Amino acid sequence: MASSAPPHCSITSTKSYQNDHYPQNHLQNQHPNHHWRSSHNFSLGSSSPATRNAAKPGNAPLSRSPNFSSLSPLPSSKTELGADFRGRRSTRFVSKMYFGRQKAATGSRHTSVAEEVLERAIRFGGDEQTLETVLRSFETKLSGSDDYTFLLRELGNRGECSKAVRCFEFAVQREHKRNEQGKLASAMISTLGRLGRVDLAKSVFETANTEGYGNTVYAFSALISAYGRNGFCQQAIEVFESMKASGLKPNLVTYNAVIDACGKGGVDFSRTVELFDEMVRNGVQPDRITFNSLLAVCSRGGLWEEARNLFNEMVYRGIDRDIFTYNTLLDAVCKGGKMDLAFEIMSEMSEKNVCPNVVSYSTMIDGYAKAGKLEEALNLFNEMKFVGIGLDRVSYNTLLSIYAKLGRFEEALGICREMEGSGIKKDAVTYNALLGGYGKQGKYDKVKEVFEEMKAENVTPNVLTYSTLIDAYSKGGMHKDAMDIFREFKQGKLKADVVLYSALIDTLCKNGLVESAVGLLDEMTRGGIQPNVVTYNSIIDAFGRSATGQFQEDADDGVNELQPESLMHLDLEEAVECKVGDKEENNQVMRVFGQLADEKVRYSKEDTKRKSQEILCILGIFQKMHQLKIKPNVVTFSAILNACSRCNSFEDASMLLEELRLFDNQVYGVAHGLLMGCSEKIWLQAQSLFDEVKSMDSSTASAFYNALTDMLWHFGQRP
DNA sequence: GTAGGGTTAG
Repeated sequence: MASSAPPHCSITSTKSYQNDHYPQNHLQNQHPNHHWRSSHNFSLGSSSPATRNAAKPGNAPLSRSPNFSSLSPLPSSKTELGADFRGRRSTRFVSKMYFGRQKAATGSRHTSVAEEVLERAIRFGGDEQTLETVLRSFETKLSGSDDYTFLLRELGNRGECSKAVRCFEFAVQREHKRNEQGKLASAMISTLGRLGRVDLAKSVFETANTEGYGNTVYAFSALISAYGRNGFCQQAIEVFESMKASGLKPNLVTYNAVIDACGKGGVDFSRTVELFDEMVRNGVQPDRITFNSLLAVCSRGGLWEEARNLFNEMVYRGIDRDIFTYNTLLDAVCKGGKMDLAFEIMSEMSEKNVCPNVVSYSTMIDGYAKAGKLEEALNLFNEMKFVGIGLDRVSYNTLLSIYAKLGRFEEALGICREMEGSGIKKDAVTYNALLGGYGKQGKYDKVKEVFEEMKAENVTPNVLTYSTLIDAYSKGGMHKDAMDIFREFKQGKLKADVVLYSALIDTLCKNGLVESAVGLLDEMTRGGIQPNVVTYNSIIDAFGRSATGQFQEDADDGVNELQPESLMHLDLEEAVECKVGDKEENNQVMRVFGQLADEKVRYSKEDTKRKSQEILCILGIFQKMHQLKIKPNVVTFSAILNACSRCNSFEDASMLLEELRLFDNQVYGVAHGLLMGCSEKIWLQAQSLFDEVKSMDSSTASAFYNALTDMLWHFGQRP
């Protein structure tokens, strides 16, 4: 049986982690199965020039640039499933408004007058007029753009957006040198970007260009960064292109900003590497931050091999690795589900004098939790406390969500108290975790109570709050409550996202309304919201179950409106725009919920004709996923294998299995091979596949295993 | 110009 230990990783060295801090017995108490160990012969893959350019034969990953072969995964004797197969959850980019970071005082060129003005502006500045007065009274003493740049940045750091803008306007009017005005504009754009005000950043940029001081590499770079950090990756890339078109040469900061935007915007690794290659071609040498941002691209996609190769490339180029490098690498490896390797990397950190911090621990803990190893995750929390690392907002929320998922609400509430004791107020993330936890346990009274508390505490629900609630109530068959929540969502200004749509689609699917679900899928795509693998998995699963529902033809309820066809074109956008009481009868989603609540949906009987149509539907969906470059994962495969088990003919099943081949020859090979009869070779491949599946969380693993054995059993009965 | 958490599929 193949080992789940990563290559190059020592399993013999037993030197304990951070011996000086750690009594051995503590380690044993906390880690019955797991000792931190430093492994001297561990390396993150090979970094010798002779082997770094070795290309992986055969099944190359999708995202790889031929121009950057050093980033290719190393040859592997062991078959590895793609990260996508592993069914890791998608991580959406959420704009974070954390803005409390003070800029280090190094290299600042402002005068002490600027600091005094800042202090006054904050202390007295209740409004812009006061700021104006302060600025005027110090006008002659403030020395040029450096002082004003300092001021507007610092005002920005304190969240004083309008004051920062006023300060910028004041300064730029009094400045006559174009390059100085340009400096002010770049600083303003960057500050607005940090404040999440991309709209203002863009208008400052445009004004600067109209006035003739905005056509600089700095202003472009600042705007790229503003777009990037706020999740507008496409715009960031467009600005980058327009910058080159206008004859400006991007510098290191520009490239770093655009590469970072790619990471935040979910751009393919291969596409991002093209930017990297372009950068190198143009003689701009990448630095630590370039690599850290590239690593972040890998971390989003769980591309742990690519991340490891990037790390080796840094070693090879002599670029220092800092805590960001390690934490981002750790995250990529954790998201790739390689917890053993992540563990080794964490050990190596201490050895290289890069001390794991609260982020390193949170990353590992989240990795363990997502792998279903909740006890390991909790042990790490204890260890973190033991080494004296305090918990912050993120780690408290991570811990809370673990307890909530486990249904250990006493402990979860204990964490809430501890949080508040440390002066951290419960935020939307905290409440969402509680709502999700209670929802999963079917404690709907608690769900209502917590949601009420959330409002009473003035914590604004976000889209995820609504998705969580709609999902919870729908799964509990409480369609009336789900409808109420959806109505409340519509009343707000929030925009539906892929998660909300997926939750609605899944509800429709679970109630047999697959056609309606497909209608909603079309609509979200039209509305510019990309479905993801989860969305498609719901639909494939529904088709695979051959449960096609339709509305009861009940004369009292207006027969024509209740035909399934009328639900083919659900329009959530329209639904979102219409206010409560305002033509609610035209709101299709609301109507579906209403019908579900009144139990007006019944299931049609399974019939052979329908089944073969559904197989075609599954194939169509699969092709659509392929077109959209959405890679199926283990859940998709399980759903398809389940559909195979329901096929009447071996030919139909083969057709579905053939589709698996499009994406993953290994899964296909094993499924097909086992179906055709076991040879020694197939059995070895199957062993390796099962090993890989075994490292996933237990419910995922057993779902896949059951789906496969069901399919084999189903056809094994036939001659 | 850089890192971690909450959600949807099984």
